Order: sequence, then C-alpha cells, then structure tokens
Amino acid sequence: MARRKPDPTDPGTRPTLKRLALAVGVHASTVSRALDPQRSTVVAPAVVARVRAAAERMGYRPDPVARSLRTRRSHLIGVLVPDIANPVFSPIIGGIAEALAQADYALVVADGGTDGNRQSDMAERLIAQRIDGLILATASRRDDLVERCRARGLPVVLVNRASDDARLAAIVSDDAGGMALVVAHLAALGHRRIGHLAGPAAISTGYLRRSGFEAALSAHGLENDPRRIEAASAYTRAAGAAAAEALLARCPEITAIAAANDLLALGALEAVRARGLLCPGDISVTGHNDMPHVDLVDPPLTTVRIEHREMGQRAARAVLAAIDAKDAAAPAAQTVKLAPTLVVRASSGAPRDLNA
Amino acid sequence: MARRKPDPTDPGTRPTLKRLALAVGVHASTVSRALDPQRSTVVAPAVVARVRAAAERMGYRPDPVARSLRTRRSHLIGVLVPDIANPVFSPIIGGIAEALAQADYALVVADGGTDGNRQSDMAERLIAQRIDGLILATASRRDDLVERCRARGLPVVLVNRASDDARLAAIVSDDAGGMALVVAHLAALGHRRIGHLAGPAAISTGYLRRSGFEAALSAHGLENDPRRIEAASAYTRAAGAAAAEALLARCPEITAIAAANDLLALGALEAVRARGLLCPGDISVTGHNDMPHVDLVDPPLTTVRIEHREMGQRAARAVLAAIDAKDAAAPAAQTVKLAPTLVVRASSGAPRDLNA
DNA sequence: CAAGTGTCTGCAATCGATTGCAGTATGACC
DNA sequence: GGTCATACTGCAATCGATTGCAGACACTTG
Repeated sequence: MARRKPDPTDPGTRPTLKRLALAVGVHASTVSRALDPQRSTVVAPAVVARVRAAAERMGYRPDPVARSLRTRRSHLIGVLVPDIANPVFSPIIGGIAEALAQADYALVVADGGTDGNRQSDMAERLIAQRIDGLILATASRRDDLVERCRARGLPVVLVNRASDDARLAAIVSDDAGGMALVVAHLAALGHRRIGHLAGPAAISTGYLRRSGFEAALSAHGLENDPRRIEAASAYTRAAGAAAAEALLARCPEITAIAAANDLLALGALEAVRARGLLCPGDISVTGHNDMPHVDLVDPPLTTVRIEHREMGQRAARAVLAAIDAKDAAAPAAQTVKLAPTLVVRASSGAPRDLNA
Repeated sequence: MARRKPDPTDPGTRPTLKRLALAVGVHASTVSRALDPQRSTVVAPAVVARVRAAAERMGYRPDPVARSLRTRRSHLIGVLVPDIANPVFSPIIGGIAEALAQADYALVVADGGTDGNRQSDMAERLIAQRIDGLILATASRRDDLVERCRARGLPVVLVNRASDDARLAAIVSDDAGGMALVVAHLAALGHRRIGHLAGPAAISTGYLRRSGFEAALSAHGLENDPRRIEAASAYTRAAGAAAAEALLARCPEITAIAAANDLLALGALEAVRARGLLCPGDISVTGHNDMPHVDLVDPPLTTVRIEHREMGQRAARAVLAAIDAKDAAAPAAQTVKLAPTLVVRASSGAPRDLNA
C-alpha cells in the first residue's frame, strides 16, 4: 500500500527543494535563491555555502517540469525534419544537438515527412510540448506553418531550406553560388551543353539551385535551353533516375548533368548506366551536398560540399539568440548564407566531343 | 507594461482549463474529467458535449508541463546514440519516432559520443528532463550506465547493441546469424581462407559477429586461424582501412574479408585498392548493415541487411510496454533478435585460386 | 535615543492541470 | 411522504519550483 501523503522529510525519494530546505533549516525560497548564481548575491554567503553543500550531499536536482511550469521555459528546442533517415539531415541534427547541449538545452526531434498536413500536425505537437524554439528543416518557399509559428511569437529558425519571406532567420548554403561553382568547373572542362536535374520548385534549394544554374550558364556564355532542365518530383534516388532518364531521352546532345542534390545525382548515375553510357566518358554527372560516402560510389561523385554540421550549430545558436532577443524585445532575424566549396572527383571529366 | 496578474477570463492568451471552465460555466475539475475519455463517463453526457464543443471552439490544448507535474508522466522518451551522423542510426531513430508519435509520445535525442563519461552525462540530462523511458543505442557489453538506470526504475530498452546482462530488454539483430550467412555465402563461392575485420570487442555487435564468424568457420570445416582476425579500433572507415591494411599485410593468403560492419568494409575496399588489388578479383569483401547507398559503391557491396527501421519501431513499442508494465508491476524484459538477410552484390566473387 | 538604511529571510501566491472526498440533486421504491 | 441509492459536480489539496512583497534584525547616523 503506497502512502497517501508523501512526507517531504522522507529520504529515499528524489530530494525536493522543500526537503533540502528542511535539511538546511531555511525556507524553500531561500534555497531557491541560494542555488541560482544570479540571485545568490542576496543571500548571506554562509547560508549559500550551507545550502550548496547540502544540495551536493543529497544530490539535489531541481525538477525541470516544475520549473518550466513556473518560468514558462522548457529548455527544449524542437526540430522538424522531412526525413530523419536522409543522410543530409543527420549531420545537421548532430550539429544542433551539440550546440544545444552546450547551452543546457535538449532537443526534441520530430519527423514530419513531406506531407504538409503531417508536418503541421507534428509541429503542433512540438509546440504543445512547450518547446522554447523551433528549427525547421522542412520549409517550403511559401510555408504557412512558418507564418503561424511566427504569429504565435515562437522563435523559429529555418535550416538548409529558406522561405521566400526574408524576415525569417534562416541558415542556408549559398545554393546559387554552389551551382555557379559546378557550372564553372564543367565549363572549364569544355562542356557547352549541360543539363540540369532540378529539385522540387516548391523547395528553396530546388528553386535557387535551378536559377543559380541558369544564371551561371549565361555568365559563361552558354546557351540556356529550358528543355535541358528536368525537375525531379522529390529528392530521392528513384526520382532522380526517372528524371535523368527523361532528360537523356529528350536531349541526347548534353555532355553533362548537374544535379540539384547528391541523391538525384546517384539516380542519374543509374540512368546513365541503364542507357549503356559511361560516366564520365559519355556524360559527366555532378551532385550537391557531399553526402557521406559519395566518394566511394562508382565513379566517385563530383559535388558541392556544404558544412551541414556547422549549419546545424549555427541554427541552434540562432534560435537561442532569438529566445534571448525575445526577452530583450530586440528581434534580429537574419539569413546566413554559408559558402559551399566544390569537391572534384571522378564523375566529371572532359566532354566526349573533346575526347574524339 | 505587462499586467501583474493575468486574468483567467482574458481571451487572447492560450486558453487554460480554468478559462474553458469559466466559459462553459462549470468547474475546472469537471472540464478535466469531461475531456478525458476514461473519466468522461462520470460526467453528464450533455455537459461532456458542451465542454468538448467549447474546447474545440477555443482551441484548448492541455498544458503538458502542468499535466506532467501532476501525473509524473512527461510523455517524453529519451534516445541516446553514439553518433547521430552515423547512417545506421538514422533509420533506427526514424522508426522510433514513428512508433512514438502514434502513441502520442515525443522523442528527445541526445548524442552521447563514444566516450562513456559523456554518455553518462547526457543520460543524466535526459533523465533530468523527466523522460518516461530511455532507449540506448550506445550500450557496451558491460555498461554501468544501463545498470544505474535500471536501479532507478527507469524503463530502459537497448537497441542494436545488447548488454551481457540478459535481464535487460534489447532489440537487436541476430549478429552471429548474420555472419553465418556471410560465411556460408563465401564458402559456397569456394573461399577457404577468410579474414575477419572485427569491431570493438567491448560492443556486443563486435563481439558477437566475431564469435559468430568463428563458429561459422568451424561449421563449414574451415580453419579458424586467429591471426586472420583483426579488430578495428572503432566503427569508422578510417579504422577499417587501417585494420584491413594490417590484415592484408599479415595474411596475404586470404581470399576474402568479412567485415563486421559496412563502414569497416568500405575502409577495407580502400585498403584493397591501395595495395593494388582488385575486389572481388583478388579479394572479396563483405559488410554488415546494408547502409543506404552501399549498392552504389565500387564494387557494390555484398552485405547483411538489417531492418533498422523496424528495430527502432520495436524498441519504441518495447519501452512503452515497459512503462505500462511498471504501472501494472509486471516487468517483462526480453531480448528480441531480428533475423537479418544476406544481400549479394558484386564485392564477393569466386576466390582467385579458382580463377586461375 | 530615535530614526533611517541596508541586508537578509520568510510568507504566500502562482504556474495549469489532476483527483480523493464530500456535497447536492434526482429519481426510485416502499 | 420519507428513505436511500445513484449520478453528477464542486472543493481544495497537490505536484515542485519561482518570486513580489513585507517583516525582522543589525547597524549607522543625526
């Protein structure tokens, strides 16, 4: 039979503030103040010492639930990703986790999938958990989920993908710049007819990499034929293979395919092989992201490296800053563009017409 | 100037139980009961309907923090992984997240690294967050962290890696069985001198796959020479490459390397190539895990497929069951072994002596 | 010696929900 | 018409911490 009314003097259970106070012989409020570095100045040094010693001895840990209830701070940050199993998001989450741990925040992860409704639902749940801030890796270019969070005053930071609304803090890679690197590289190799495997236009990376690609073509004086651009329905290998197949069938004259993403590029490699073509002998293929182990595929993939881990760390710091700023009523939303670098491997080479 | 005492009748802020009660004209406790399907039977149906309608209209969501404080349930499950960025853990986490979401639980992820102290520290933080259960993907074979959690009465489930203590619930793959599949495959191809790239012996997967390998050799009447086993210092490509290099230098007679893990196998491929050997012409290489995209490396990797996503789902269901069981005082710790399957690709072939 | 000034500490309310217990109304039944 | 079971509903305590306010005490100063 469990006792009805747990006795605060009873040891054996996890010590509470009240028990600690009883042990030291002061009031709970004094203990609370003594344990908080900020407020401990108003408590007599001798008392602070006794309280701290007792807390140490009894192994007191304040209950975060009770504290949250009172302070309205959960020290929890929510992260919504479209697909946890996507290798691109792993290092981002890792970076976030690392930066948050340093600030004594914990990370609640939710997998929202690619379906907008489910994403909203998961976000609602995260918010219901009273998270202090939200990091979204799911944002589409016009995202009302983002808008709703902002309206509620919840600090939100986008990561990897941006929204069209520039008022929102976002940590992204310079997508257009990355494509410029790719096109410059291919052009330098001698390619003049380059195809593009675009990502979904509703996602900033898909849109920006495509427009970056087109701008770079012009910058290099290359023809920008819209027929040479094929958009994949999703960022998956299968979608990449299908789109590449279509592209190769329609425009057999192209000598290179610049994909918007490594997964699409891997799919493109499959399509190239399926057509009996060689990469890079017949067709060069490039990716974007430098996912782990794409250096080991056949052929090793030329791609654009993005520092995903750093991206995650920055995003975490940005939410924390936004939370502080909210207290100080000094909002400072800002988009940070990280500079990507080109990683040249064996999937890109001279065009076949130069080989002849 | 913010008002001192927030008025519970004030709309505009998130509705609370009290506001809802006020709106409906009943006491808060009645609302609480009406909203809980379990207890709503004791409330007049008409009232239940009115309360539900009002809750819907005002968009009432109970505050999980306040509820947790009272019920001592956070509806949070902690997951500790050694490395979020490791592609093997992504699908596990995905599976966990999926299963938990269905049960209205959320997922707190922490990256504990491979350092035992840091792992303990992160686990402590998770526990301090008042998680209801813990899923550990970090367990070493003798792990006092696990023991401490058990001692506190916190439901713990191990995933992917088991501890030697069979009293603990663990969802793992049949590691020995997986190696048996590999050895059978290689033996059928004609290999008689097979090397093993073992994982860390302190981790169950490393230990069990090694002993499974040795047992399988004996079962096939093949010589089990301990010199042909080289343990990698960690589950990384670099460690795999180093260990494979040592193994190849010491035992040039082997015609195949069965690695304990895909990352080690990828490292082995690098070492093979570095020695100017061909895979599978000179040396067959096999992995374990069937990580995403190992079908695209050069050569496509023969490996053992583990259903990581299902493993995660099962682990999640197991913690939830353990939580319920704790209430019912009916502990039911159990180790579940999932059956792996062999995936034959191009990195394994006939031994070179048969080619001659 | 009275008044004033700090310095510390305690009181009690509060965050938002849950729940054992007690009270009230309703209807049934004799 | 009175008694009693039954069905609802309200009261108030509780979870464990934080915090505005005020009281207590010592010490300085005019």
